[in-house]
Amino acid sequence: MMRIYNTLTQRKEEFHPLESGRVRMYVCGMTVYDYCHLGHARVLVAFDVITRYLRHRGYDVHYVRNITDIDDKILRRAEENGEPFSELTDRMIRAMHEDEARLGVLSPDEEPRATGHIEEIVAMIHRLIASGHAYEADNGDVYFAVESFPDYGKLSKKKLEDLVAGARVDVREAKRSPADFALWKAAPEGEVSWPSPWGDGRPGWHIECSAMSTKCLGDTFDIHGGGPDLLFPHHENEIAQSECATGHPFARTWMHAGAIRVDKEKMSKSLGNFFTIREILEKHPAEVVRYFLVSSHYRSQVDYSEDNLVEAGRSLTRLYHALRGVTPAKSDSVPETGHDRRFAEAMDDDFNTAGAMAVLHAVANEINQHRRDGEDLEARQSAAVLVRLGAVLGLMQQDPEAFFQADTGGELSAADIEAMIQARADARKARDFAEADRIRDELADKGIILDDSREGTTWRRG
RNA sequence: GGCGCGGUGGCAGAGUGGUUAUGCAGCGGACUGCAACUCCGUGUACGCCGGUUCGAUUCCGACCCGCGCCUCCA
Repeated sequence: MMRIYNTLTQRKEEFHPLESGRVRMYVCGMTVYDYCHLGHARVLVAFDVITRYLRHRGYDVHYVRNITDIDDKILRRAEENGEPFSELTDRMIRAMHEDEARLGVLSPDEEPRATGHIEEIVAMIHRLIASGHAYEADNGDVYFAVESFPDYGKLSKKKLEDLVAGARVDVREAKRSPADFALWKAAPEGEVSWPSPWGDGRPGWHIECSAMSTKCLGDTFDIHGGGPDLLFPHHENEIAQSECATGHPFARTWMHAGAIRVDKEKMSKSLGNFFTIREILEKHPAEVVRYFLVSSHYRSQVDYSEDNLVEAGRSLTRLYHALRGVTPAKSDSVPETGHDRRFAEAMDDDFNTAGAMAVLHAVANEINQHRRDGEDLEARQSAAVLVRLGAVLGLMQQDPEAFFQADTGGELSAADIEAMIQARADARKARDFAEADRIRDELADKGIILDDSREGTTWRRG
């Protein structure tokens, strides 16, 4: 039995998909006007792990993650750059896909784009107007009438009257109520636009997700996820639009990832305290970044710091050390172990990856014990367990040597290092330990750590 | 102000009404030419104050502190 925390009900609930054995999931992806930062990585990795675990558990998962490729920020950035908006968005989408791939994030099954669904968006707005939930304003914009939806605020637990009282007043807007939000924005002459019954314009921010999720997954689906700052207003507005347009309940379970923080503050575009994925990957192996993200629960806040990433690297190193020099048995040949069960127990409880990670370390310890005792077969079987459980978290899929020796731009090539190791081996054979240690120190200065064993010496970049 | 989340050992980070999280760092031992890796062992942890209970870090209440959303942000 799986339990998932549902933002809508504010509690963990038993998870039962609408259709037995099949999970329909929609996650709000990126607005592509800049490179992805670590906060985006958190969401990407969190829902990647969720998808992997659901599949591991036997569900047929249909995972949709959208791309918002038209909005104010995109247009502004494109204008600053002096380029067509689609050139900007194409570039950022490519970059995003690169970042994802490096972090081991599997592609969603569908990746719909707002600009590819203008028809569906217009149709949905049309229905909302027809049913009295939206209206065309004098300035050509179309707004959602928040007061027409009694459930408004049910996700973010906000009261409409508080929102109205605190709403920002923009004199250019022609809203009936301050809390109303745009479904369609009239485009000024010369700006990117699509034709509509209300004149040329473009979609408001939230409507694309309602239109695309409904199109890809149906009126009602199982899981809707996204970053913490999407809860309000984005997701609240999606619910309003979708439930008013279709007359059916929208997503059943709402999942939100926790924020990444830097120096006790949320990492965000507006604060400017963000680190892009590619910046971080210049300094740390991608799997270490992933390990860092997965090592805390997806809903908790996480503090980004160099120290924390370094520690994650050490911890992951321990796991790979257990695998070093061991050829894992075929996973199929290793029946379910207590580790598999403990792992599943942790993951069944709202995807407790931190608990699952402890199991990985227990398996690593077991491998090391078998190796100490010369139990090769058992070691290989345990190694298979480590790799197969790691796969569910998107970890431990590299060859250990590849992990240890990944070229991080050091001055020494693998061949240089091997030559020095050979020289040291010769010195040791001649019992010239001063020379042997000199070589080892020289390598250590350049970030190369040697590990001696009965089978010989291996090296890694530390 | 409204709504919500959290305060766990040196650090990171799970969890539980009474029994070992786990990792990093530290310390002792084994292994090693010496290290590294690994193994074995080791540490007065649960913000504060009340309450419920045979027993609370775990439940309830108050308080203190931190954070998030309420505006574009994953």
